[in-house]
Amino acid sequence: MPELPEVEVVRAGLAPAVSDATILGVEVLEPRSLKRHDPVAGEFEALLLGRTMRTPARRGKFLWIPLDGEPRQAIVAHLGMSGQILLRDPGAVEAGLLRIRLHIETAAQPDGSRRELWVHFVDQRIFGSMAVDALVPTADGAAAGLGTDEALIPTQVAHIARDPLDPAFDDRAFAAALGRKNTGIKRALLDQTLVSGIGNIYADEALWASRIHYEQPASSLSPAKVRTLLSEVRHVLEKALAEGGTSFDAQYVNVNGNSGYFAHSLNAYGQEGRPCPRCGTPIVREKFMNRSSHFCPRCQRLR
DNA sequence: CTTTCGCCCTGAGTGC
DNA sequence: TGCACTCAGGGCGAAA
Repeated sequence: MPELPEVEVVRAGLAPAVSDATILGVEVLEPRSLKRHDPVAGEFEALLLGRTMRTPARRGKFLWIPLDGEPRQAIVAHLGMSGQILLRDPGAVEAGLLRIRLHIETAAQPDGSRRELWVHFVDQRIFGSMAVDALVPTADGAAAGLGTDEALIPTQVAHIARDPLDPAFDDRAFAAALGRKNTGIKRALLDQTLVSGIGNIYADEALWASRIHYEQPASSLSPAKVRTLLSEVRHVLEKALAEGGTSFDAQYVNVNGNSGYFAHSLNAYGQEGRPCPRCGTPIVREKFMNRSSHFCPRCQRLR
């Protein structure tokens, strides 16, 4: 469930279930899903048993759940290309490729009762991962991401730039950094150390909306064009989020296994051969970084 | 240093 | 049916 809107749908869905919930059990069914867990701090399962979780936070496509206690640590989750986090009733049979299960007891509900739940990390391709990681101060001293007031970020997320929906995102610094980049604008948009949260779908959509060719040199964009681009990036991310994210199939779902609706709103991504909604010219797909770029050859010309 | 490339994986779909 | 091949929303480390 890759890009920012899809990860945010997961974070928001997870929040009411895991905030102040206690971890009763941990089952790792696929050790490769822990490839980003450093066992020097302790085994994944042992570090989590009995711990209480706080409100989940997110920066870009990285999600973490801070844990109570010292030293300050968090469960870090990245969904990779095919990861899902699902909330299930205990005993439920998981249809997908279950890699990790957390057995939790929620905080007291309004009626005073606690509820047991299974949190399933499902991931077909195992590009995603979970880990327990140390929390360290943010470089700029601001809150680390959406969902947290603390200026503490997992070490493995520290090198990731803020995302464009983060109030602490610095538009001018981003524009200046683009000016120093010796690469195409789409590569720059996909570089998570420059700006995070954007992936192949929303890069294509934002470039289409901004009428910019994906290979346009990043440093050639005028300050006004960069402002337009950032505005369109935010617009497409917010619209996708409001629609529950983009899904073409059952692979990209919220914590209840349901799909979002943004696929109906795509103008360029996946639209090869279909008319550009602006000018009617057929959308073109070209190979790019072992993936694809979709664009309108008339509206988005190299200049 | 910066930038690009190949690889980490599984499964669905297509064409022969 | 079977096989070869393509494709998929990401990120990292090695190579250039």
